Formats: sequence, C-alpha cells, structure tokens
Amino acid sequence: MFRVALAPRDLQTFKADFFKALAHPVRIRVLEIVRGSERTVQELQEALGLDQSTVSQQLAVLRAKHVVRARKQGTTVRYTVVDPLVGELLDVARRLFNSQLTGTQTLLRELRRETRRQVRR
Amino acid sequence: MFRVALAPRDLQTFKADFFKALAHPVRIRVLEIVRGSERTVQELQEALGLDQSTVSQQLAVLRAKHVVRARKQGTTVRYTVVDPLVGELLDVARRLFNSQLTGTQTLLRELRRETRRQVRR
DNA sequence: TGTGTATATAGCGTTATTCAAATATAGTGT
DNA sequence: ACACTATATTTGAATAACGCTATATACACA
Repeated sequence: MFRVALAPRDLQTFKADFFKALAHPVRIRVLEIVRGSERTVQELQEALGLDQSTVSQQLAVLRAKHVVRARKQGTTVRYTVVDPLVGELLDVARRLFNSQLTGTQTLLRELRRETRRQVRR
Repeated sequence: MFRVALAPRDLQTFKADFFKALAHPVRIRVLEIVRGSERTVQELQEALGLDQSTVSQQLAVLRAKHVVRARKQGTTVRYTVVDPLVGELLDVARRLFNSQLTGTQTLLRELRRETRRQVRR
C-alpha cells in the first residue's frame, strides 16, 4: 500500500473554490440576505429584483460550494448559510471595503447604509 | 488616499471583484506568504516553486484588485498586503475551512500544519 | 554604451463562467 | 389524470480567466 501525499496545493484549491463562490455580485447579495434568516427562493427573487432562473442558478453555485444549504418544505425551498462564520467573513470584508473605499464617495455612502441596516436589524 | 482605477458599477460588484482576487490557489498562497512580511518577487518564486512569469502575473492581478502593493527598490520589487484586514479575512476563512473540512482527513491535516506554522512564527 | 539581472506585459489557444431563454421536475389541489 | 405553482436544470452563445511562451522594460554596473 502506498501513501498518496496530498499536496498543499489542494488545500489552496479548496480555499480558492470557496472564494470563487463569493466572487459574484448576485451571490454576495444573496448571502447578505440569507445570513440573517432563512429565506425562500421567492423572497430572494423579490428582494433582488431578479427572475427565478437567475436566482436559482446562483443558489446552485452556492450550494455546490457548500456555502448555503437548501431545506425543502412542500413546494417551496428555504435557504440558509451553512456556517455562521460566513457571516463573520462578510463582516470582515465589509470593514476591509470600508477602509479601502475611503475617498470614493458614492460607494462609501452605499456601504454606510448597508452597515446601518445591519446594525438596526 | 486610495483611488479605484475602474469605478465599479456598484458596491456588490466591487466586493465581488475583491473576492475574485482571492479565488485562485496561487494568489492565496502568495497572500499567506506576504501577509507576514514584505517579500520580493524572487522570494515568492522560490517559496512557491513557480517561474517568474507566473508569479508576476498573479501579483499583477492582486495589484489590480488593490489587495497588494508594490514597492520598487532598485531592481527588485517588494510586495505587501495593502490592509492588515486581509490577514484577518484569511484567518476567518481558515476557521471556516477548518469547520467545513471535518471529516476529510488529509486536507484537515494540511490545515492544522498551516495553522501551527502561523502561530509559531 | 553594452551586458546582466529583476520584474512586467503581450499574445494566444484552452477552459471556465456568465446570462438569458427554454424546458424539466416535484409537490399540491381538483 | 390535469392544471398550477415553486424551483431546478439544460443549452448555447458571449465573455472572462488561465497557463504558457516569448518579449519588453527598467535598473545597475563596467
């Protein structure tokens, strides 16, 4: 028998795949909605103003990368974030963007609004 | 102060672009080296076992997304992470992977080794 | 000026992601 | 069985990211 030494490369690939899941505007918006509480696809559609197909497609990507989990209930499906650390990750990311965006006014305003919204909830 | 080269259409796009920068195994490895201390391209080449062109290329991506900053000094160029929060982000990500990988032995072992290495430093 | 060294960029074929439209599945009520 | 609703998957064309090789730039020093 022989040992298959898994290169550290594979670990980084795994990590990269995870970040790939976050590397899309719609998917980020989905996560920021879903991280608060479980949501149906319909709710997501409305919140995002996107059609059913698009939302389902992006949810499929998030599912494939194990960022999000689906719970079927009759004919509707509810989504949650698999790990609360995903939320924490998004928070750190927000802080990061906040410090990076200093100087670009419009985006900053957006960011602030988002932060307030989250605190209030 | 910091200036975004291409004004992104909206905030989520900006965020997505940032995560895109992390969505590549080599770039993650680069960041995990560079986050500790400033490194020359040469040092990175050696540490990664990759050729000059590849390393420079990935550094270019990280630069374009403002994750990393270059400091030229004579003929050599030293790279640093722009914001220490990037390091924090990687830490949260590591915790996340750690909890996700429970059950896949080999990758877990790799992950542990990495964590130890970092603590020790 | 010329040569060597460190780093960056261009060109290009291959693969992966995206977007939108169409179609498929699965559950519920009649 | 049929129709209706909620969600998922497939398809295909457009675009972006990759990996590799070759070439370019920029600096140092003789």
